[in-house]
Amino acid sequence: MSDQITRRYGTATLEDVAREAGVSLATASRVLNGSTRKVAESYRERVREAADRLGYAPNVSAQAVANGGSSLIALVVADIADPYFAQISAGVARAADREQCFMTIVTTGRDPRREAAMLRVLRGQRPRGVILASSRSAEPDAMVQREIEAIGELGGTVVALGSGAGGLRSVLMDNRDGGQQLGAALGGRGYRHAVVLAAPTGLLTIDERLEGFIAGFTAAGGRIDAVHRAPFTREGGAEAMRAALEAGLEPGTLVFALSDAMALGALRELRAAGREAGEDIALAGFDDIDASGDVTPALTSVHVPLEEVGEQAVQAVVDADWKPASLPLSIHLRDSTPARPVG
Amino acid sequence: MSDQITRRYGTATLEDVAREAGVSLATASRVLNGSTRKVAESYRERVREAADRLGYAPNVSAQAVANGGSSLIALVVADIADPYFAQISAGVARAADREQCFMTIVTTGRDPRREAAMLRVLRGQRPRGVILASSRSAEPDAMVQREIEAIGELGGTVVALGSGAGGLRSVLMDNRDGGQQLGAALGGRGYRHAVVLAAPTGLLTIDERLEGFIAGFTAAGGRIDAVHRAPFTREGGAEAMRAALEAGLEPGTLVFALSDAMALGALRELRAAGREAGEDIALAGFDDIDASGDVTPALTSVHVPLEEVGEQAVQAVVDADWKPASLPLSIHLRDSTPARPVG
DNA sequence: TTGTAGGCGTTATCAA
DNA sequence: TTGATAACGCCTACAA
Repeated sequence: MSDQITRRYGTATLEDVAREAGVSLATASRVLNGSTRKVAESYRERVREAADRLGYAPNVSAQAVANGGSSLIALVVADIADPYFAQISAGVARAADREQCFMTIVTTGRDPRREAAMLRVLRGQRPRGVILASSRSAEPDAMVQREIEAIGELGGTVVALGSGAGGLRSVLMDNRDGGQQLGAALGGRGYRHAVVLAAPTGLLTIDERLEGFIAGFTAAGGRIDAVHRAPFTREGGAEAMRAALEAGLEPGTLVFALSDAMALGALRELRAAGREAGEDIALAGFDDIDASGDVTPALTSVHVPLEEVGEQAVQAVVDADWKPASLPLSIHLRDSTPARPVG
Repeated sequence: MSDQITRRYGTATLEDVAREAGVSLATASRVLNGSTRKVAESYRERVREAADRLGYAPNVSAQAVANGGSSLIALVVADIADPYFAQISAGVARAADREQCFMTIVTTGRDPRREAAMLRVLRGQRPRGVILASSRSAEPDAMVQREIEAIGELGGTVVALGSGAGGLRSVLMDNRDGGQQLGAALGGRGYRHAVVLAAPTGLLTIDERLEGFIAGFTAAGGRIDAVHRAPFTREGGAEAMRAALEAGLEPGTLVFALSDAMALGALRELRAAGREAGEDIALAGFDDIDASGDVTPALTSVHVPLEEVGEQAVQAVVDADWKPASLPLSIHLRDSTPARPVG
């Protein structure tokens, strides 16, 4: 009753609550935040009451330092505005919420140096887990690797999305199989020539998708005329398509972009060149982001359950006995790849 | 030299660094994190060296409790997967990064109860700022209001996006003007009848856009045949379009959706009904999200500089002497609203 | 079951 | 300039 500073609603500290309820700090802590309950019901009541009369909200930073770790789940993406990452984020957000965890998002802009820097900053938060959604490369950056280990050392669980990288937990999507299914299906629709719009080699996701597609398409009797590399973005797709057009694109050719983002860029470029997807040229993508169903012609794509990927990633962080699962992909054939007479 | 526990890389604490460098905790703190410098260069050097030899990363939680506040900027959105919010997020992410702040994103799903709950959780983080992107309603929820005040009480700056709400800093976009410009322009293109696809009244953004459009369109000689209300989402757009179709849509009518998300839903629905936007029916949206340029026909829309909105919001949080600015909107006329002979 | 007290990693005050 | 040391808000043995 010494410094009875009447703090305004919402600024109360645990000590204030304890005083208001007439119990000790420890007791208040136990009923409000502690796990195993062993407090008399009458006290519980009073503390709870005092707490919401004062609008108490625990200071999570303080909790974090006391506990030696926060319940923060960090999501690392290349670019939030990219629908691919946005949809994954939505899944992570939902699951994190369900698990009573906070979520923070950091962006790398696909730059390993920046990724390492961001990871280091994240490490300062002592996160419960880190989800690496920005794609892994076959030979990871040394600094990044170092940070990943350090985070693990501090008790954080690091999860990689998409492709299995050494050591970490991962939520796999079977990129190779998806590519293969698509290649087979489009071979079956009568396509015999394909041009691939790909990102620079070295990214696991890219390599897997490409391999799978080549396997499926050639097995179905098709052949790959060319692979054009450009950044793994919408602009990259446009760029690669430009290169393809310059190199010459025979009617009836299938253009396969390794992501829908690239495919959308390609679609626009194609149109700008006065040609129409689904007519003389066919176009297919990968990811099946929401927008792919909106364009005209609707885009054929390999469906990746992005939100589920995000949710699984959170499970991978949270579940003690996580077993790596591989999410099945399926193909969605749409108007951008109409069946054509074999010939 | 007592407990020389050789911690592994990345797990070092400030004390470890100090010991390694042979200086006091205080000194180490000063060179590594403190602002105003008053440490001998030789010491600076040694501390820095020790720090990165040990891979030291400051525990931000500890910093937060010591400082009584974190450098966290929280972004509150309805749904991250929605491109509108995703693009704003990207802007916030970039600016937050520039300002050396962390960013966290929470989602409300457009539910005020949930919004209040999330704000309360956020309050526990003692954030530097909170950006409210999920749209404000004319008469805000009481609990939400309470939380907003509490956050302010704790030193956080709350910023509202889109429409000015009482008391808080805000990044305005001139929705009314945007709507008016569009109405005027389309009136000028010869449209005489319009049906509006709107969200439930009460949301400031909605009301402003609607008012502006009506003013602009009627001034140009058009008239509003009907306003169909449905949720402010893609599905809502489809729903509202369905209602409009059932009510009967005369050829030559302009359908104006109050957001691109709704417009895209409407577009799909329209097509499902066998009618094509840009031919007998015209369609326009609002926001000009990336996807709007991809669909066919490309969607006429009011351009909102979403990323810039996000960046400005961060400035509003950070700048001590922030003056509310209103971002100008512009219209992008595209193929979904071709000029038509007046008649 | 409850309360006391020490500790978590940092910052900041105040002597030295 | 540097270094003890007291906060910061909370958790948790440990003792009562």
